[in-house]
Amino acid sequence: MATAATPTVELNAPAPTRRNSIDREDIIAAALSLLGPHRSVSTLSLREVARAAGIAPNSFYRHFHDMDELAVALIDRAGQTLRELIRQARLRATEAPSIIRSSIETFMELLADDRKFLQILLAEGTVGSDAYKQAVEQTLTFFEEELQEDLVRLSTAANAPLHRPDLVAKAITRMVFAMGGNALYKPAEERREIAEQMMVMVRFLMEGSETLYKLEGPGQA
Amino acid sequence: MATAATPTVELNAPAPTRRNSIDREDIIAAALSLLGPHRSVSTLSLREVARAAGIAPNSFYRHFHDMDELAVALIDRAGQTLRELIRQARLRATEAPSIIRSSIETFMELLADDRKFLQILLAEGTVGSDAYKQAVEQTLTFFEEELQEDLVRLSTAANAPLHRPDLVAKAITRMVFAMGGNALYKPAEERREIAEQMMVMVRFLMEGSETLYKLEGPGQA
DNA sequence: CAGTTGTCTATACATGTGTATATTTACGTG
DNA sequence: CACGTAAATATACACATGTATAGACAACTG
Repeated sequence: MATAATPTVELNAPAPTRRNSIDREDIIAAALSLLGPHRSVSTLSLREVARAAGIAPNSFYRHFHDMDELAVALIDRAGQTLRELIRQARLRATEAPSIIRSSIETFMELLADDRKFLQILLAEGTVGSDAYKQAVEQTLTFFEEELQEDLVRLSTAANAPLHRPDLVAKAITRMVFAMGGNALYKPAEERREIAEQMMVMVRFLMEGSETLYKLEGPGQA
Repeated sequence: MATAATPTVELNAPAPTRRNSIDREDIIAAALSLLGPHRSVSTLSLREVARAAGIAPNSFYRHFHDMDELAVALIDRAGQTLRELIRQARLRATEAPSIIRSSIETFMELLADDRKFLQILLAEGTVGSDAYKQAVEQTLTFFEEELQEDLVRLSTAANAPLHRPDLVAKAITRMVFAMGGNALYKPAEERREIAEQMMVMVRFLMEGSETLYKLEGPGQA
């Protein structure tokens, strides 16, 4: 899990005299280990996380000013996970017959592998500190923009232009994430069924947008 | 706020010798008053709720066995609110030119009036005790079924049948609820814009489903 | 009128929490 | 090698929490 620590000095760090026995990554991992279907970030205590990380409560402050700062850091990691998702989906999309299918399957695989990360992003974005909510929103928006780009590219290539592709991207994102948040801790079989449902739903959105394009054109941004 | 207490004896109750100075409703109201954009049900403490309700901490137990039981009760109330929404939407749908528009407007009005209730339902359904999650899921499913019924009735009346109306209902529900949860504590103007987006998204789903019906028929349940 | 019963409160305890302060530890430099 | 210094710990404090126990109050019974 932990990446091998580079023995070379970090350039931007102020050359600490003592090696950190632990770094932010370890604390993040400890926090993640505490999450689960019954446990959300907002219910984690500082001491609890410190205990899980094997450090004294006060040492926490060396790495994060606040539990809130930890939460934001967790979201950032989740964002990276999401970027990886997009990369993989794009790779698969070029070789797969159905882009929708392969993308959703990629998403569901990620869901199974990185439950905890996605839990933070999918299930806990609407309550919390402003900084936290903003971080979640930013990550979602980033995903939407990437998706929109892909949608436009692919749909023009297929000569099936979309009405309001921005809203198609947003609708897909919100819907898939909502469904995904629900599926997080369900058994594999149920998750597969949910994936099938997602595919139909995304088709609805795509077909609908194409139909509306024929009726009303691209629409305004 | 509080409904007038009926002086008549309750039939199913075991004839208490002393009138409760407070009832579950009051505690529910107290819990609601504590909720907000930064505060979720899962972070409320028993003492906090008792304090807000003006009772001793231990008195809480007379009305709820658990904080978790309170949470479930809150969901039930939210479910009632939702039933009211459906009723209103149906009333308006008969007289309005656009059913989608009037329904979403009804939804957004409810959102503004009963923020707290909907927060519980829209934003906190994915983490918590099993009983809590199940209560949320049940409420959502109920809503979906009602919606599906309406969709089928209206679409056959309009001679525009739908492919997989169950999934149309589910997609609309999850999407609108996800967007609604996001909009909960945003300023009115932003909420209006979100409402406009919702309408387009719902049209996507409807049009898409109609198109797929022409291509593939009603689909399997 | 007592007596009984159920509701509420007061007090208390063990535990968990965030953080302030002081102390120890280990590294890099002179 | 000391020495300074930053990181990590230990101890401590004030408070909040869930709940156990026991007592006080009010209503209905006989």
